[in-house]
Amino acid sequence: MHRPVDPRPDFPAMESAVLEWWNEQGIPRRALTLREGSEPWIFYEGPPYANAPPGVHNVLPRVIKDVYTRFQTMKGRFVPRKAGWDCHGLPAEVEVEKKLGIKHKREILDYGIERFNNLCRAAVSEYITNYVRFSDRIAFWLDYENAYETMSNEYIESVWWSLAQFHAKGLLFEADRVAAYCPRCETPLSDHELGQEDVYREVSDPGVTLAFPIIGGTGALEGASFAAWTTTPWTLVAHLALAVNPDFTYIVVEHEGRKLVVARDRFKEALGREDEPTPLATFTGRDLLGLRYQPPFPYARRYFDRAAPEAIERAWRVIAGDFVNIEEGTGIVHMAGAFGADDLNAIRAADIPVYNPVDQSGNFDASVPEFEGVFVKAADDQITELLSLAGVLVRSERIMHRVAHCWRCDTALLNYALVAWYIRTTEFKDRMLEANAGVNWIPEHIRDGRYGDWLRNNVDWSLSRFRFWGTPLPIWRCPNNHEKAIGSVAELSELAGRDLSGIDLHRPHVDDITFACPDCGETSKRVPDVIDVWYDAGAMPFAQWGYPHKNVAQFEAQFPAQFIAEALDQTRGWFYSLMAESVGLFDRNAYETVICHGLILDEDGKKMSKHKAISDPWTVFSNFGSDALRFYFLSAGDPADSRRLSEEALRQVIRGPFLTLWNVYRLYVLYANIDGFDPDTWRVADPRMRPPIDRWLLSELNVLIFEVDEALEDHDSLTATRRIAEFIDDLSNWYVRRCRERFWKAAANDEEKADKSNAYWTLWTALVKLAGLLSPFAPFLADELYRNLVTELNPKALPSIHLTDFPVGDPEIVDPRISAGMASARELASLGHSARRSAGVKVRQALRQAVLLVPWDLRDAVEEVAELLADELNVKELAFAEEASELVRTTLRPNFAAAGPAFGPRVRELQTALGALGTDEAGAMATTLEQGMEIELDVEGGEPLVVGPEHVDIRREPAEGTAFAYEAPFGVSLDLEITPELRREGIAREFVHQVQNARRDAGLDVTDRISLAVAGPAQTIEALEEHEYYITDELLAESITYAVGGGLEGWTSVKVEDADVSVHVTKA
RNA sequence: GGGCCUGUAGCUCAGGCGGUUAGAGCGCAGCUCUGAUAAAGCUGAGGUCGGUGGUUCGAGUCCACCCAGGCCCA
Repeated sequence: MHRPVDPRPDFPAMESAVLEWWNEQGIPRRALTLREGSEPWIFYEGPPYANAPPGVHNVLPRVIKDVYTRFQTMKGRFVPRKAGWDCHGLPAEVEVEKKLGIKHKREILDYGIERFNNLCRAAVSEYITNYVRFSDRIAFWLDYENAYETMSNEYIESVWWSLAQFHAKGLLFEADRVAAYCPRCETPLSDHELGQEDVYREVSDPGVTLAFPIIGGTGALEGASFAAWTTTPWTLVAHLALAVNPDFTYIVVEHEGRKLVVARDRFKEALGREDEPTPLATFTGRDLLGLRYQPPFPYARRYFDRAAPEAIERAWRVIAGDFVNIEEGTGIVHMAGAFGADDLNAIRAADIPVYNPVDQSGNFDASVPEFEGVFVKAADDQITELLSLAGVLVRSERIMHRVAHCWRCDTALLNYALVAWYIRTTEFKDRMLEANAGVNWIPEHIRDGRYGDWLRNNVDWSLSRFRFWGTPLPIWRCPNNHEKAIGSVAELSELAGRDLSGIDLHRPHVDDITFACPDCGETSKRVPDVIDVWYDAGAMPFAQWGYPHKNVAQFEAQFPAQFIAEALDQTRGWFYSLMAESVGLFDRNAYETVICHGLILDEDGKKMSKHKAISDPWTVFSNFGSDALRFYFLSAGDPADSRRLSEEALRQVIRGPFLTLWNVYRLYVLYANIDGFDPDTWRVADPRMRPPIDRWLLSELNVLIFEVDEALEDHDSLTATRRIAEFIDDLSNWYVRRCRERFWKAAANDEEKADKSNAYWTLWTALVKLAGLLSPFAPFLADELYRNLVTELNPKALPSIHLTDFPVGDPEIVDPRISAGMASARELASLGHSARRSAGVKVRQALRQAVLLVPWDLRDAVEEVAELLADELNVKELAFAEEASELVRTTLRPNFAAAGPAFGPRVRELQTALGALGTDEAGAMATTLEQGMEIELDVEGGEPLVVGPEHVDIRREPAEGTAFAYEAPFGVSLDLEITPELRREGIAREFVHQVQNARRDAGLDVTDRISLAVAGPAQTIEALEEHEYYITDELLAESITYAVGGGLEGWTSVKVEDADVSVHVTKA
């Protein structure tokens, strides 16, 4: 016996029960190891950043990963699925800072790095626990017990190995470069950190234009000044040079009592002038190179006097810069070497030393006494005022522009020259581009579009962070600058002369380790930096195994991944770090196929906000269940598109495919239990010998299996889910609707019993296979079906659908003829209903005949299902019409797809000539063409056109006022004559319908037998007596008594056609 | 400012290679049917396929430009 099925399912409760059972039975673990030893299909889990409770947007990537890993497992492949967690980094630090009420780095030092890092570790561990529970609830099956954690010693040691490799190749180096720098976190940020969301924000800044008086100018330049513009007045403190574009044209003009040099094309905008310039002189940028001028502040000069007197001759001159553009400013750009990438390059090229008067917190240092200790941005206004007092301020305004902010603490970033460690990714950029060309990006345009662009603009990876909770940079250095990159704990132990195994590889423990430099014997100390967390994540292909210190075989067997999937925003994140590291280390990319999916929006198409109820996954799980969410995400369109999530969307998944399937499932269980159907013991006909409706369903089922399989191999969940939903609809609204009777009617003889067995077998097969197809998408629902339909009856069967093979289609059972026949029959049934409606004859009234108009090539196929169609339309017989010409109007039109190429511009003439034909003429031509012959068509003022059947569309429309319905290429005409026999049959059928209602109102069970008494007019009673067998059979009546006239007290009155009839129903 | 993506019915979305009546589901209205169903069937309303121009016998589809939204980069 199957468990009875609740007519009003509570999906969330069902899922909880299934989940509990899975965990009791250890099903996920069994599923993970089931295929060990089979052909592998390699998947990498991109480690989620464990620093916040997961939101509903975290469901999508996990569901996408899960559907394909499940599918491939069910297809028999071994899919290793090691979970992983990204643990290090600023977000964890920021959270702990908040907890401790700390705002600055030095407070962390005061608090103690060890205690601080312990708190980071504890916070991360808690989030991991939370994340596992969440993943469980959405049935994302990974091996969580053996998850890799980027903070584990084993992982760190592996990362160290990789960095030592880069160092050995000369690709890990220290450089003085300008980087985006967060003065609050006191650390530089990498390019991909700048690629995070909301980093660039509109802010208001000063826009200041200054005069730089020329020294020793002659001619027009005598007494003139260069005009330059900046949005960062504080950088003028460190001013070193002016840059011009050698190819631009510069002019000397009078402006508000000054002689200024500006680029000709910037005259109006830069100086706010409306008039045309009247140049006193014109130069090219090249002419201006080397000219000297007066800098606005003395600080750099003082610094050079002390530190680099030889450079004074070269500073404060005009230098060349290709980067000078005509988009903004004056065409002359102020250069402070320490605060801009272009500046630094240009200053270096001019052999001028860099002067940086700003400390790591973004405050001016002692070399600028007037501003010592002042935060640079806070000094902007004062500096502008000083310049105004000095008489060199030309213009001062406020401008809005976009400025990068720290993705964690929202502080506006500074461009800042500092010594940092880089990986020279530009060295193998071409190899990355080659690798990228071989990646199967889904969607495809990412490859050459967004990701390709990013790669082509690759810059060296800024790797070091001046922070605490991260993988320590494994570089030790002695006072003589001998560097040693450490690749393992063993190597470090060896150098340090003591066994360090078991030491925590985080700061501060590693900071304390020193050793004598192998080159010079001086003490080597670790460079204090930690590394970018993105490097940790990108190292997972090897570091998850602790490679190469252990598990060498595992790494080699599972590299590269065939499949990864993450959100679109990872183009600059994990997709890049994976590629950069694996190409840099192994000269090979780490992944073959990537699904790059879109973002989750709320119902208004806005970014999902945490305030929306639906953004909390647990609320969604308890209201709708996770299967509905999974199915929605996988069926809501192209994975690359962003998708809107709303309660309504989830409700539709429930109401549509889920509930429809559930109702079929319930019907099956209800009647299978009544009849004691058991697929293991009941005999059944070969599928090809069953009735047409069964053969049709099994054919459609096998087509579905092929289509879903192919779609999933192709990473196309949209097609797969859509086809499944269509099949469920067909199953419920055609198969079950047409077959209801077969299930509930008592089988009176062997033939009926055999038919019943066929029906149960067919429906059972469809439900079980459907559960298999559904299992990657809706794992809970699928297992609920499977367990009740299979394991309840057969305890020896595999306990869960997730341990079974994916359904395999049987091409022998696919029958295109019956598919076509049934599709036609459904069209014809629809037309028949339409014709009945237009004639006002209800379906319960049997009719003598329906005449069908069916294309030649479909006629045999329709005949095969004719019985079923006659029953659906409630007609005694079906006939096929050759040409219902008196009932239809025929028109001919060009079939443009064929006629266009054949006639070219003359299709217009064809169209006109065909349109001019009368109905009879068109009908005759249509007949000729349908027999495969050509016709010759006269055309006004031209050669006649020779027209073949393929050039013309024949269209027929029903004439008004007949019981005829037509929709190309099908038609149905009904014989409306109701003979006395048909009328009596209609009465019997109507009577049955009315008594069914009475039965139901009396609260009888569908299997209860009844005794029936009926009283009514003689004509009605006569009709009922004639159809007594039909009536007792339909109503499960054991006896029936008739009386002409009125009924007794307490009987039920019903209307049958126009007659008043009384009935009395009692349980037999 | 540049790149990529998106724009089709009230809503969610389908619409290889260009083919003339642009579809589905949901929702809405009317009718019908109901012995599994929160159903189902029939009929209907609802579209300048974001806009303009071009190529073509023919454009939702190809080209150019523009508009709006999203993402990314300067």
